[in-house]
Amino acid sequence: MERPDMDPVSQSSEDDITNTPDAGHLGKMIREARLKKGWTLEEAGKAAGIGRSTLSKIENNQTRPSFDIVRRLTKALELKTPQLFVQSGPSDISGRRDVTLAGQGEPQDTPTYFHELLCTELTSKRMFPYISTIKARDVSEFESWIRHRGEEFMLVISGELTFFTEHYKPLPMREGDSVYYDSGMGHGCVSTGKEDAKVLWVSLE
Amino acid sequence: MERPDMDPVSQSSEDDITNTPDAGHLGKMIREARLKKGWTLEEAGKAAGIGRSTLSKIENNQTRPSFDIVRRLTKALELKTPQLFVQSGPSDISGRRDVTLAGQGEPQDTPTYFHELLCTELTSKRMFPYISTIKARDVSEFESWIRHRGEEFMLVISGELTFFTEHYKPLPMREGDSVYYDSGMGHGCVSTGKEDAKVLWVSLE
DNA sequence: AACTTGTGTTTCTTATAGGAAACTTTTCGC
DNA sequence: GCGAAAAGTTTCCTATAAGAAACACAAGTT
Repeated sequence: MERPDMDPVSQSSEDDITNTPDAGHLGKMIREARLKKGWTLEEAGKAAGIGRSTLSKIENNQTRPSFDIVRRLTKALELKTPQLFVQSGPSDISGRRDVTLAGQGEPQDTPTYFHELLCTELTSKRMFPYISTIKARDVSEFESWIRHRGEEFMLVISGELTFFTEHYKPLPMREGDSVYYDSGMGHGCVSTGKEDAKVLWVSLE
Repeated sequence: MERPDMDPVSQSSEDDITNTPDAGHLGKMIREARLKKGWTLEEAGKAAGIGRSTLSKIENNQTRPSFDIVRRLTKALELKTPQLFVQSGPSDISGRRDVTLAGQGEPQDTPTYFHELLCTELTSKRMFPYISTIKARDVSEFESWIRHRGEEFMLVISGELTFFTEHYKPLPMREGDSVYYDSGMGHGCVSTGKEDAKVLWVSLE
């Protein structure tokens, strides 16, 4: 079976300016992201505030762009930034998986929630999933905002609850509803149904 | 009340080369990370493979370092990369939230899964949550590995299934079980129960 | 085929990043 | 306090990033 993208000629013929391993990756990813948006060099350059010639050189790894330029591109192209730094080293979760059976998570108790931390064996993972049972059943029990840098996703597994976010109106939620939010904003929830409300949270950063 | 850090003199006296707002952030974060390690400019520079003068200028925002240099520093100083891109501008999810009611996600159909993408309005978010109904009910229907750079978390919402991962043994899973894995490894699943299996996936990168 | 239009690439030039070394400041010792 | 050593800053120079414009190469159009 042929593997055309492993063609040694085209491999060696590209005069890649990057000396560090994996660095040549950058251009490829940026080009992919641009094409995914269906943009031309001109359009993408304009969106990011850089010239199309510069962008061309970046995509072809003919230059070492400044961090500033790269950041503007990530913003315009909505690139996921961490993968730009990936350096195929042994430090991330490469080739690993971690299973947690139902109810077997690592318990963590607070006055307002009962958390069950999931997949805690994989310490170098970047997302933090946990299932929480909400104890608060009344707005008066709701002490203060939770607030921590990063982003968060929440899915209601069972029960009914009201989700509070700073600057927003209270949000009644039921099984299957989900919300994604800046966890730097104050947030928290109280159970409003008869049974316990259970939610899955996935936190990043 | 005095606000010493708003002193107009010291404000205007720092000749911050960065024109884009928040860009001056970078130097501060790098300096913090270096001091946290208790390193001198010399030591940190050596660890990252750059000169101490260069590092000094970066920390004082007297230069726009290349992406390559920044990446070397993040590695040496074990910096969390996404926060380097934070641009307290209107484009990330700062101060925002996005709700998806049960069943109201953005549908996406494939031969093996029916995906429902969640919270798609928040385009600049970094995690990608979606609920999938698994169509494959038989190993023979299982075509090929899914494989994409990044990390992934999966929680079984309902039904029974077998989760396959390259290099690992097949994993029977039931409601409430979860798994976190390197999604660069081939992976996929088939439903093994009577009803449809439903899972939540959260993908990063 | 020649003309047009739109997209990506390659000069060419200028501004500047990055490193070596000179210089300044701080932190010790006594 | 004064010197010595160490840490940080600034200067200087060279290599090069970034943009403008010229160039190349398509895909339509007549």
